[in-house]
Amino acid sequence: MAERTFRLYDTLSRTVKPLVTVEPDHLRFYCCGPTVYSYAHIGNFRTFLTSDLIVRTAQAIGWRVSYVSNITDVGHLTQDDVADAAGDDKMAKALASKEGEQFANVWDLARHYSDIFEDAWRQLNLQAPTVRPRATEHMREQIIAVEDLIRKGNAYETPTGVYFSVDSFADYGKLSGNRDRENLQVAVRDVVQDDNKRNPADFALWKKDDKHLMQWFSPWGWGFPGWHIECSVMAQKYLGDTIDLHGGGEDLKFPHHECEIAQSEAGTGKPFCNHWIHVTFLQAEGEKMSKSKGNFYTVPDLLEQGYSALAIRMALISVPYAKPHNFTLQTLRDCQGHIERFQECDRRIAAAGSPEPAISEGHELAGLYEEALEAMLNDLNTSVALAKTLEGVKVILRQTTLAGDEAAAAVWFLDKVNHLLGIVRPLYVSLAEEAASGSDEIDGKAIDAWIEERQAAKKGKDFAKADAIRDKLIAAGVELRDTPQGVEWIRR
RNA sequence: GGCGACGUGCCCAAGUGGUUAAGGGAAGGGACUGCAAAUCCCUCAUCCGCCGGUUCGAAUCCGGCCGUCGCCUCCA
Repeated sequence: MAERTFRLYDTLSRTVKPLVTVEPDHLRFYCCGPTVYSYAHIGNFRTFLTSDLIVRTAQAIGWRVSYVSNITDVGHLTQDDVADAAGDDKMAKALASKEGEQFANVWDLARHYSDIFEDAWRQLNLQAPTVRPRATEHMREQIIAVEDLIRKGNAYETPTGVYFSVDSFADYGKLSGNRDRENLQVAVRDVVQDDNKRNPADFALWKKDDKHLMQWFSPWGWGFPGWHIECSVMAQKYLGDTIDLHGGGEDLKFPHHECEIAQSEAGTGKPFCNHWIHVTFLQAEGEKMSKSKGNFYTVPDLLEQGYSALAIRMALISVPYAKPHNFTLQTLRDCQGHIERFQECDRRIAAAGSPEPAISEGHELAGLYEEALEAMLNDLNTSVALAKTLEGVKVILRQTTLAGDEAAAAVWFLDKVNHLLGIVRPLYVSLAEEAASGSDEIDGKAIDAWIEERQAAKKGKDFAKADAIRDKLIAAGVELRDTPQGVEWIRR
């Protein structure tokens, strides 16, 4: 494969630049995952979908990808926003809420939401990360990292915990642009509880608290780690001192990623990460989504309303990650229609005997795939990639009877596009599953009987009866198609 | 207050200096059908929020204005 350039916007340099890996053709990528104290909404998944597309695009040009995405199952605090840690614990708060009554303890709660999260992850056809580490399973590494920072003079202990000294790290603020230390201090001062901090902007690496619901023993007594240290530690453990790409939601730019850079670079003396990507927040029906507002769609909710997971996926990636994207049910319905056209392609492929994928050079579909890939390599232009995909579908469906080389080319195209965008594949699975699990509804034999009866009615010009049968079948989720070859039916 | 994004047809949306302004949805017309559904074909922005400027040439660059939104403050 010819050497390809993968261009991506980089938050650090504020430009779109080629993604260059330390090790040729091997991308080491860390994406910050969720804190599992509640249900994830589709906005969360815009971020993970973007990461997934990065992984797929890299794979499409022949790169190997080491992809790490964590789960934060430690409570942390609701006011980590100002880099320091103070205030109520998210997990504790969730446990104390009405929804939390069903859980035995915070560990149980974290496991519950984490399981639901991973289910949705799979349903949206997101590739499994190479490693999905959990903060609570890396306590020892975090403690060692904090000790190391104290030894190097970047951190110090006070009666309330251990803090990172932002003044000991000259580059603090280089990612977010928060160079204005004064302004930062004003913000931090509002919630800081420890006057022993050297600089109000110093953030917590370890909090001492022997009353906390999740606590561990450390050189500083019972307590729990600061929010930022887990990602520094897990990224280093699984990907090395210097990683190629680090991503997350736009809100993580500051303080989270800023703090990660400070901790990691102070600890190793090497650049932490060469390329940063941040995903713009999703809006829904013209309004901002948020956990606290409660105006969010979740994957299980939308599935229950009858939308397919692939349609949800497609709707969420239909606008490039860096642009504001207003998710609406209208968009979702449009995508549902597109997914059904993929299914139509699949039926015709099946009718053509499901040939092995093959395509001749210069074939129209080969050109369209190339254009879709090119769009993805250009800062993940999903709008264009999707447009090329739909054009390909049109090319396939334009042929009244799909057969031979054309059928093989159609298989090739759908396979390629599916690897790249992940919006086609589960189709084949789900169709098979549907056929297998359809027994609880009206069975094939009964359908055939109805069709026969309808054909007889049509023959006798009793169209009222024929239509009544058709309506009945539609109500049962069976769609009839009168073709020159006879009557076919599919489940909807 | 600091930082940033966006404003393209009825709707979503690509395009960031130069032939006919991608693609999809909706809508209208047609083929097919007993009628439908599915599928296919055709039509659908001389114009890109407004006003100036730069240029041989701008939706694309610059300035101003108006409007919408986001981050910095639970958030991916």
